[in-house]
Amino acid sequence: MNQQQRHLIEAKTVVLKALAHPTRLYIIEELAQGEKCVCEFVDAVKADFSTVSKHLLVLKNAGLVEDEKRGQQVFYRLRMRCLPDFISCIGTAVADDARHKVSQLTPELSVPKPKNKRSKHT
Amino acid sequence: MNQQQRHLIEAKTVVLKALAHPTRLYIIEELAQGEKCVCEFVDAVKADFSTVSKHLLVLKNAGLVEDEKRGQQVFYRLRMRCLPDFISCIGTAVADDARHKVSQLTPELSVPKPKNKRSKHT
DNA sequence: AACATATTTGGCCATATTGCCAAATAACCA
DNA sequence: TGGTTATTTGGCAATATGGCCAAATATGTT
Repeated sequence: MNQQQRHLIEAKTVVLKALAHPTRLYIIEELAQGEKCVCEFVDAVKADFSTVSKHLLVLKNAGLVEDEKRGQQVFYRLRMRCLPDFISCIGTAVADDARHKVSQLTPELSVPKPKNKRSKHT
Repeated sequence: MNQQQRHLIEAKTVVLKALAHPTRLYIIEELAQGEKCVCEFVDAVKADFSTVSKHLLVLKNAGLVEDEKRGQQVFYRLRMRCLPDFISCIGTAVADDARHKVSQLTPELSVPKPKNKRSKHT
């Protein structure tokens, strides 16, 4: 690994770190459906205004969202459009994993594998 | 956000946290090209054997890789195949961001935008 | 059995991340 | 101007993460 490779890896890591928190991931998923203002998140995640604001700053610094002030409100929207697809892929994967774990423990309770659709991972 | 939504979000977060470290991201990118044994990573990342081993454990617990012992070596391989695409999308995005930042500071040094290709994000 | 190699585990300390509170800004309204 | 709402910032304590060392395991070799 040379200097440049390391630098690129670290830049990507900034993005991934930004995603790697439940509240921030929730925010990103919400923003996938369109812009929202800060107060909407405060209600949804039941955290302090300052906490949400700091999470949004992390997302902004990582280049995942951009903000725009309109009146007294600040609206955020997604900048990196490949995120929703990826997140849904992860979602599929973890759901599959959960099913496999359940079926190992209690085979009779497991949900049968869908037949004509296949998940996007593996 | 209800209980189930929260649970799913947290499961996804485990995956993202696992990716969000330079050494682990490097490992995942290497594994995208095929299985490798632990010692190969130790050489490449210049960290203690125990450190690498722990990083691999994080990846395994998150369901991103699986391992197989053959002889005295343990080989790891990727389990979640949507990862490489996503990581390369992030790579494109951070590269674009870097170019934009440079062009804001020193326009004459900036790389011109490619004309017929467009990056996968935005 | 004794030894070498490959890897994992336990422990410990340094550093980074979170979340809350209080205070500071900013825009709008009376 | 003074007050209200929306948001950000600074500071701090609690918790989580990362990395190294030493010790434990596991496999293969002599």
